[in-house]
Amino acid sequence: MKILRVALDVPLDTLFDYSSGEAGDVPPGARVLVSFGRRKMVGVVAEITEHSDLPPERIKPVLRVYDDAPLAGEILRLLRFCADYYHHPLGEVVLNALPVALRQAKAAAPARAECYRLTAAGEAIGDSELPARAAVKRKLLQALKLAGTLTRAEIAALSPRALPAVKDFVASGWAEEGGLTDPAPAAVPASPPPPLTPAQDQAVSAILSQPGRFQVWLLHGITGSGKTEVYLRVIGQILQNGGQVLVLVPEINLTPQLEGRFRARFPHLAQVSLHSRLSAGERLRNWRLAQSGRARIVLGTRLALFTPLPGLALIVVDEEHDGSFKQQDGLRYSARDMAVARGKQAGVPVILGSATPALESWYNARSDRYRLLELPDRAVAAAVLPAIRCIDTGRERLADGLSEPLIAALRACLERGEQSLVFINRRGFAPVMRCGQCGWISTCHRCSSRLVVHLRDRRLRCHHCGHESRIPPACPDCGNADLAPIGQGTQRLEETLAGLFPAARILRVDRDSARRKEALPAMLERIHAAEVDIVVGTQLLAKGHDFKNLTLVGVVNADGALYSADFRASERLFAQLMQVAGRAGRDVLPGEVLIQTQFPTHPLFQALIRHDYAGFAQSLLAERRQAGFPPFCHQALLRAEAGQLDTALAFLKKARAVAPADFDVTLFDPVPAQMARLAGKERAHLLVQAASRSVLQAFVGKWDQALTGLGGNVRWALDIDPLEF
DNA sequence: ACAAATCAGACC
DNA sequence: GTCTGATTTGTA
Repeated sequence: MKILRVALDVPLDTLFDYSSGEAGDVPPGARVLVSFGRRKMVGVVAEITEHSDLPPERIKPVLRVYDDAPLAGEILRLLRFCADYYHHPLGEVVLNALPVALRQAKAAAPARAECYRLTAAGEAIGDSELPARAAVKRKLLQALKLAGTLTRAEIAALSPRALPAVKDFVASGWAEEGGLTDPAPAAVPASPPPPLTPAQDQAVSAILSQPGRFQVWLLHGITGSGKTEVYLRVIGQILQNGGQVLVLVPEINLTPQLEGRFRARFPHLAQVSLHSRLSAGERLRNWRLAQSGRARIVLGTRLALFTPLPGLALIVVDEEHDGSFKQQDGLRYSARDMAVARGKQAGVPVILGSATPALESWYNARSDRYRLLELPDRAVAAAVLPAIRCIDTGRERLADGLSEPLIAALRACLERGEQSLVFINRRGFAPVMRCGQCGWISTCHRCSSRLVVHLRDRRLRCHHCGHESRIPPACPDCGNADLAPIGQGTQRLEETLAGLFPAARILRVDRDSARRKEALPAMLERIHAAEVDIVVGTQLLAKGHDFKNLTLVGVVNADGALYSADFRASERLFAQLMQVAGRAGRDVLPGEVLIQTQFPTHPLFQALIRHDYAGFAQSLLAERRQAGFPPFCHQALLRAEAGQLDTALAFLKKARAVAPADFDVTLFDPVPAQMARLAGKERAHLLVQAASRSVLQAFVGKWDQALTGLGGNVRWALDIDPLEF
């Protein structure tokens, strides 16, 4: 009898031993149902051994083994690495990697037939052998004869009665069921690839010069330089020899667009996407297609990183600098970093693409751990980089947040019949409500944040915890009725612009409008179709969309991040502004970018005006080196959350006291989090730094052990390579 | 004296 | 995390 060491979704850093019982041979990676305490749980066999340290009477047999496809050793190895690196219980890591449908203690899922084809008996049936009134059956028979195999969806599309009919066919032996079908290849011919620029060509040949080997390529291409075309060429070449490609994007919003481009180029290759907005069924289906090797291109958000891919030949991480690749709760992993780890384990190339690489990645490329590939020019030959200018809001008078030069530029753009985008990173009407008498401002009682004014539905909203209340008729502190919204938000900007340009068609694109009115794709379509003159938008719009007729970008207020306590704030601001600026003049029309700021001489804006990422990155790196911040050190953050701030801080003090000595690490003092209060919980944290990653790992490993059980009523978690403080 | 609240430890 | 049984605390 074998001992199965099973990973379970419990916050305990251990595997649990079960005997294989009557199950016989159980492969590693198999899903099993076990009794755990008084509950039944689904687990995954992580190891198989001969002996257990436990007395035999304590070892229960597994209740059942699901005979669906076990997780391959390759993916188990990655999950183990991930659990070790982030000091997170292996069971949680493993079970979280499974689609929800496979986490549940239900019968193995793929009982459902996915497709149908005629048997020899079915082929022999003539049309006339069916009763004349059985129109649906006749139609179905004909369709099956014609197509050979039909999927459930295709059959359902024939007629609502067609699915029961096909089951009748199966019962009479005329048709047989099949499993998963390959995703239908598109009927359209592949779109011809555009010619490559010399830089693109160089990048493609460099990557293809060593295809079957681990190497991280940092593809630094300015916006509009055609990074996607480089991915497409490399993917096309690599997939010629079979295999699978994993493409990660930071946001769900970016999947449809990329999906479309991939399908157009590779209509003959099966492609699936994986992200959290899929239904449980779709997610399972796509995951299985990936796991079986049938899906050749797997496109998804960070969760797609853990998809088993037997033929993995290349990993692409697009917009690799994007913070969304880091999960901010539970297993706080970076999908980008784990993609590199996965590439290394699998021995395949990894392409990290960005116009503004994360400083960590840039540093790795500079120090030859990664190979740098530059795309310095725009791909459309006639397209030139947009001219970026700052408008000094210390000198210019602002009318409702807009300066005269920006208004003039918008007017000129309108007159030329071109589109403009006004970018502001604050949705809602105004960032805060203020009492003119006593200075009261609307704050969230559950968070240390301000309630944002949403004038349209007369509500105050917390953008952090979702708390909502009505706009009070008078100041809650002094009773004064003179309450005024202070500052600019997308809604207010939209109103101001409508007042200034009554004839212009204005569209607001932010999380509020994208949720309520129409889906984001529909709004993007309207912009593409030139049904919009002025777009008011948040960062939702900043990423990855090409608008051919868009020539002016205005940035209303970018100063918030300039002198922030967060040492990564300026890196993020630069990336964001570069991103937005890149929306202008993607095609033959030249673009112009106007940034309203109080600090026009700030080095960040100066670098931006020169489109000088490399220069800015170098100065940031110098600052970071000076301050001893990442990438010149490695960090771990112990996060604590409790009802009272003092409780959290007291726990962190204790944690500091039990920290193992003899490690070359720096422990800082416990401090309240930047957003100290969130959703009614008080949060604090303790930062640890080390010059060496392995020293930090060893330290945190020991510390983690010392901390178990120390929490009491404090919830705590370790965050390795934290991005947010 | 009993019940509720809190705590520690197992869970294989 | 959930569950258990033991211990402490609260109340009549």
